[in-house]
Amino acid sequence: RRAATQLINELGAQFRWEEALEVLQRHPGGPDRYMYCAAIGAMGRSRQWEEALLLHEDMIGNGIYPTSVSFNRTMQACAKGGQWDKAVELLEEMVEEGVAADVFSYNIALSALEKGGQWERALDLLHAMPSSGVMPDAISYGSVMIALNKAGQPGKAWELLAEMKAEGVQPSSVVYNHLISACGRGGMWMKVYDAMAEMKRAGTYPDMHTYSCAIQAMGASGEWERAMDLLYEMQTKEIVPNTYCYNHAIEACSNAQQFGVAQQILDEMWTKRVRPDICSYNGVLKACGAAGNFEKAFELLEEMQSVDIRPDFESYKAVIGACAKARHWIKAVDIFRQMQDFGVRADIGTFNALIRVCTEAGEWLQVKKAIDEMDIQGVVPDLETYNLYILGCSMVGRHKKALWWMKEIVDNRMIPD
RNA sequence: UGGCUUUUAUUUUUC
Repeated sequence: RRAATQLINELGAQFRWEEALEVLQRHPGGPDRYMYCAAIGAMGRSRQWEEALLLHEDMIGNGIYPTSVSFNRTMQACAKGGQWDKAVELLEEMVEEGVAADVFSYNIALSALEKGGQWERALDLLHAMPSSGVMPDAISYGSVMIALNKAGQPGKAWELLAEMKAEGVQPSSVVYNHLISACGRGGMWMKVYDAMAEMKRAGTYPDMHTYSCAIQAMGASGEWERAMDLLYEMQTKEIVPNTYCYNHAIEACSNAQQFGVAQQILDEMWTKRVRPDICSYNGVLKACGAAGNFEKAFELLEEMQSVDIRPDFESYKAVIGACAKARHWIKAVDIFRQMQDFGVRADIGTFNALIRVCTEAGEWLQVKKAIDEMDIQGVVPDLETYNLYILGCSMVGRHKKALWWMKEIVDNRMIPD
């Protein structure tokens, strides 16, 4: 049975959950608790939360008592599958079955709630822990801090930091990193510095990940120059920025319409031998798009291909957007074709950009082609698409057709704006 | 006489 347990673990590590199940089910004499736990873990890894739940029930049905580990693994499978409600249910079930929930159990449930965007429930659960005799640790607080960051609750995030200090729990870097992100998201860039200072005072030194979060936070607050300062500051502290740090800086500049600086950062990545990835290029391309600099966009598109970075739909969308901004419908149609030739799937945003530039140019044949192509590819029009159709109708005085599109909007359960 | 079972990051549209 030990060998079988190990085999199941190995299959699980390789995401071969069906084979793991077979090993479990075909074992002579039936599986034991260890085999079940290994199999439940394997299901969790492969995102098979329903199978994990079934296995756990099966185990209990076969007269094997559940333990905290068997429950925790099942909860973790639900958490990974985005089933926070199932994870919480299991936590409650543990109490009913007389199995003591440990700090792992609570942390898995908190993480499930965080992933499900349930920050209020996460806070409640955190506060309910001591009355069950389990004290929250840095991981518990970390998970809730992530939830507060994702929910854009910087005020609550600071409250949580104060709370954990008062409880005598040493805040981890995860806690500070997400506090920093939360401040940036809320436009509170001054608080980013406060959080970093507080971190040093508490003896947790900012590392590369912290700077990555801080650079992103500055970008989110529209402070691209401060983002750049942080990118250089970290290097004076001999912390080498990775691709994420550079990408956050590019993104900060791109959103602030600083195309030139974004381009400089990309160049610097090459000179500093930090390999740019698709996000680095897409970030600069987005800035090109906003500036309507389609010549540069085409250059970048070629450059990325020459370094074996395959442009994706995001890249093409930015280039088509650049053409649209420059009102260059011929280039837009051209690049759209290239995209199709390379087998890159367009999304509704790409179609909208293409339809807009063709509509504004009065290129009705191209508009029709785009509409047909959308239909073929099964891309569903959104409100913006219908608005463009109506705009086109109004340009050529086809009021009846415009009304027909209005009806289409309502029929497709959308609210006309 | 077996179980490291829990938390962190980037690009998503045109007006």
